[in-house]
Amino acid sequence: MTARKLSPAAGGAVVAPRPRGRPRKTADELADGNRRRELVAAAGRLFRQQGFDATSTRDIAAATGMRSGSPFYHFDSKQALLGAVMAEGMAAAIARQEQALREAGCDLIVLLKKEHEMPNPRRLLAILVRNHFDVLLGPGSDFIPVMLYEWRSLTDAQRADLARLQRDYEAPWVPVLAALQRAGQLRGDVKLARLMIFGALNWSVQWYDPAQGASLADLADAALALFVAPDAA
Amino acid sequence: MTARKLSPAAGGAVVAPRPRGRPRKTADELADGNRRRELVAAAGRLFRQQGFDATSTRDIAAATGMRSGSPFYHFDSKQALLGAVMAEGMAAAIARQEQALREAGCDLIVLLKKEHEMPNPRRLLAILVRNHFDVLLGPGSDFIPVMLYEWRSLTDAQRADLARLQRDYEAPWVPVLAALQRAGQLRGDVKLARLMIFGALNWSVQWYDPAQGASLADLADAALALFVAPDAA
DNA sequence: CCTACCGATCGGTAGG
DNA sequence: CCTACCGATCGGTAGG
Repeated sequence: MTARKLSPAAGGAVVAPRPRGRPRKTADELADGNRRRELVAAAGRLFRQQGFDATSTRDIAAATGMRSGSPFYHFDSKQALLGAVMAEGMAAAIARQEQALREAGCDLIVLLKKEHEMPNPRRLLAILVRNHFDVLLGPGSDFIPVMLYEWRSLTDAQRADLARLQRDYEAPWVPVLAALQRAGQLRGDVKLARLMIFGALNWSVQWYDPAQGASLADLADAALALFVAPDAA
Repeated sequence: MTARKLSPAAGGAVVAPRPRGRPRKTADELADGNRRRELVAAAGRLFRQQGFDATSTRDIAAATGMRSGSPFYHFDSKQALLGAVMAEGMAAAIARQEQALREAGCDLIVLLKKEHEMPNPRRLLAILVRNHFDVLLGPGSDFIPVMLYEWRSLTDAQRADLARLQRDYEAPWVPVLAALQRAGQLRGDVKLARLMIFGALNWSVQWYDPAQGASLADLADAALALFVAPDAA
């Protein structure tokens, strides 16, 4: 609730006409939102580099040009900042993945319903894998390593929220992998296969170095070749 | 140097005959060695559960029945304790892997030399994978998750030492994977395949729950089925 | 969002 | 290996 929404009490104060449509944010609110986003970005970077416990709220404040107490104006606690880094990262990753599937002419809901008549599951997996490497290793992507390293620093409630987001992210992978298994292009238990494929991809945050030559597309190609038999000719 | 090794100075002290062969440890030295090992084991467990920064040297001392300052009688610093957890874990894993290969009738040195006439590389990979799951998820194995989570907490010198141990551990995998690729049972770039296979296996520390039903042998079977085409009939 | 501050905890040490 | 301790740092808060 902003003060603007309160009815003016008795007295002759001039009342501005209520704006129509989406209410515009004041300059202050805009600045606040930006500051908050700056804090989340700086925290993500520092949590990734140094770890949650080794990063002080003073470090984060300094990286955002604030004084030591000011992050607590935006977040109740250091833990809440950690949760925001992960939750906002996951939300962005889900949106990005849905966009990638849409661009490939594939609606998620259709995907889940028409699982048994999926025309080219290998191509869909290629899209998911390629997009996942972007989420993992692309510019400004700190939140997945932070999730990996700092899961144990979360409260139970935060963990439950994030598990739900993870399930949403993994949802499109399930029917695609099932279709590949029915086509005989993926061997072994589907659930274990999914866990191991995510492991193979996610582990790249430990070793990937763009200066070493391989591109993200190379990684995606290698992963696909390793896991999925080629389409029949 | 123990006091026992000093020549008795002037005076009528009775001199015990110098023992032959490997000098026996005194009860005190034995206890010291045990205490040191207890510290490493407790530190490994706590570092895994809570993280390096979130574990105080007081926690470790208490878990070993010591007072707060006493770990520093055995280790110069908390960092040195972390290094010991990882280095001793890796050394044990290397020894265990060599033993597993020996039991399969396969000498490591022979393996590296006769790479081009390897009779059954899929069986060898099965042994390596099965043993790796034991190292990762078997009882009392805390050091690999600690390596995963706390690599950044090491000094450069410690990192170099551990990288060497990791290379030793991975050495037998290289010729086995190369042989599988020559046999057409492994697709894609060998180096990337090795990295992704280790990722798929290592990631299991994030999700494996023995109470969920799957055994370590099940995991090994699923991994092998996923990565390696079956032997020709 | 800043200033000034608090209580708690931490890694490590001296001396025995 | 214990006792007693130090200086530093930390998350968080009151009041503005």
